[in-house]
Amino acid sequence: MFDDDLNAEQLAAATHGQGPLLIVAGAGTGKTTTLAARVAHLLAGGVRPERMLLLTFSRRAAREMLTRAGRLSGHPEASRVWGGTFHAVANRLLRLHGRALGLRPDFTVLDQGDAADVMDLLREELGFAERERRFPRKSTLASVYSRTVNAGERLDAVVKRHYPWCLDELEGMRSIFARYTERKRAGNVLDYDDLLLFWKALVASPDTGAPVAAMFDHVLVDEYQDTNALQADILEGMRPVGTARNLTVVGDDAQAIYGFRAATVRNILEFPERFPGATVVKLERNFRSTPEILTSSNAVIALSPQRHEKTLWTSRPAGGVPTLRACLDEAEQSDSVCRAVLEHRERGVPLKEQAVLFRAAHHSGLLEVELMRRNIPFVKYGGLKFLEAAHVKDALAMLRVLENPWDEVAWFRVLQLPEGMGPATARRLMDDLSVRGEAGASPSPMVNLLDHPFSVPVRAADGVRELRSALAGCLEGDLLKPAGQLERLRMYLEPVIARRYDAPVARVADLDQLATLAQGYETRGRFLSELTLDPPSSTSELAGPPLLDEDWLVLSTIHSAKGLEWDVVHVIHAADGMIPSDMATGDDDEIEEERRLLYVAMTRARDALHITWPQRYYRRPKGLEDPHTFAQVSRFLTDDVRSTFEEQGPGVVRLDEAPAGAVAGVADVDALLSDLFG
DNA sequence: CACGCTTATATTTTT
DNA sequence: TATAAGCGTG
Repeated sequence: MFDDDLNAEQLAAATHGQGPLLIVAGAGTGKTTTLAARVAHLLAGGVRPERMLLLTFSRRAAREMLTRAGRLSGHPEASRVWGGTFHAVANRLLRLHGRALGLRPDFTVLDQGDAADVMDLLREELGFAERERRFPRKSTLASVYSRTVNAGERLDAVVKRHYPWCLDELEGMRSIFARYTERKRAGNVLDYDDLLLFWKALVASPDTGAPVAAMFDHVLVDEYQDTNALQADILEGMRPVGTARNLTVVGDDAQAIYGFRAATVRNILEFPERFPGATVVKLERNFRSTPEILTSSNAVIALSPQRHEKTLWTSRPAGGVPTLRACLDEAEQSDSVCRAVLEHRERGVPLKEQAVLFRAAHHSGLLEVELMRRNIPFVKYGGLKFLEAAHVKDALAMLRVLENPWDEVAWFRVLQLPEGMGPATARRLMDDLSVRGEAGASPSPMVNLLDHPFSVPVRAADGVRELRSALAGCLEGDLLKPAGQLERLRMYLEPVIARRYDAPVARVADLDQLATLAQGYETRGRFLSELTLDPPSSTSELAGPPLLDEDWLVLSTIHSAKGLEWDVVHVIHAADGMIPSDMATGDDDEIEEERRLLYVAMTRARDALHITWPQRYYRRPKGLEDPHTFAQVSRFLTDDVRSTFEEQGPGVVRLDEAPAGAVAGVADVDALLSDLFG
């Protein structure tokens, strides 16, 4: 059936029988194929799809794998396999079985931004906002909290190691975090970390543990190197009981890049000890890249002091040598990438088979401008801010109070929408509506708002009335579906947006996008949780079908490129301070993770790899500071590594190739001189 | 107390 | 660059 397409190791992994299985799969060794084949094998062997659990890093990965497994096995119901991220599966399980833990099944989910907003409320209430000393900002509080939970370490240890500048405020943080938990419980909301914590509690509980684990005959986990301690505990609890310990994990310690989420390679390294009797299969044959690309990639990872017990090899025929290009500055880098992209397209590689990868979402800014100028279509993955835009949050907050009337942050936002309503009045009104009452108590704050009299300042009265009728409109019978509700909310929000924000037309258009997104959903609750657990990851996912028949270049953060591959890969900003990021050079572990990041980026390439770095960065002048700084090539590209590249640079640019306007004007020469002597 | 304006500041990666 | 805090006005 599928045996023909697999090599011996892949076949061994795919057809493994009972017991724990660790597949150590190097980059490009056919990991997805193998995992899909294993699912297909199990399906063909009679395992019922709904008794299999496939945990992946993104919904997209799960979908892709299950489609392939369905095709391979010919099983008509392969899509009934439980597939998705840890968080999405937790959400599903907890709505089914959470009651046993004291959870109401209609909880709403806070994303990290919402969590930060709750912390901000608490910071205000507890008086940390007065600026006698600098207190950590809300997003820092949310990161510290999350990292502590996911690592399963004590707060003081986490702060000391990863947030040393916050050590003075440890006590304040502790008190905020304690209240934070109370608030979440009272408001019937769970954050991302709660989803995992309660899943763990579910499997640890004597009442629910065994039945939940017994739901599945096989559990399979992709990208295991990027799971954390909490997730490993969950898997231990989910391990199907009895003699059959059918847990399969796939991963590559050389590609571990989620340390900031408390992921630990110890999970993969210690798998055999934690799950005794484990079979280990190594996949070392690379099917993806040319030998030249592999040589360069291996050279990068070989310098890692940590042990990666694989050596990738390929039998692909020789191709081009990867290029490393020193550019004068960011402008020349953008220009150089555009040229290379177009050249490859001329030679028959469509834009879609090319990607530009970078460390941080904003690194592509200048390139995006240049691509637009040249009419080169592109989509960008990672760092998408759609759900973070204020007006989108406004609409979602309205849906959230409808769904869960005890959701405090959502109310706080909604009640400030009418003109004349600010934070103080909103808080007072929330008290009047008893938003902080116990979730499930009647009458609910929504009923209080809609049916009972309350007082607001005169100048806000009209606005609040309109808000009230918009919310009431959404609760009326005919509009029960989320898309219809959003349509009603749009009518209310249009003037609100026009009053509060600039570019109102574009913002209202975003609400239409949101409504389009909502069209596939029957219930508001489902729509909201899917949106927070699987947010649109690219501009194209939002733009929808019109783009689909076109060709476009892919722009992506390296993190979002995990598991993907292209014919041609361009890695930009390979300068020290970018890769590794200046933010991540605190300790050796962080630096090593940055090295793996570069490795991941390079190993995405099938046929051609181009790395560029600008020698000079222009910075916003702060006061009288020098407006530009000189950069070094990434420390990971040592001389030995560089010898595997074909080096290019401004020094070897042929004159007829010199990009017009980007190099060598009198101004550039003078700027250089003033740098030297100024 | 809301709101609009000015000024300081820190800045990664994602479920 | 974008956001948050600070300040003055109505």
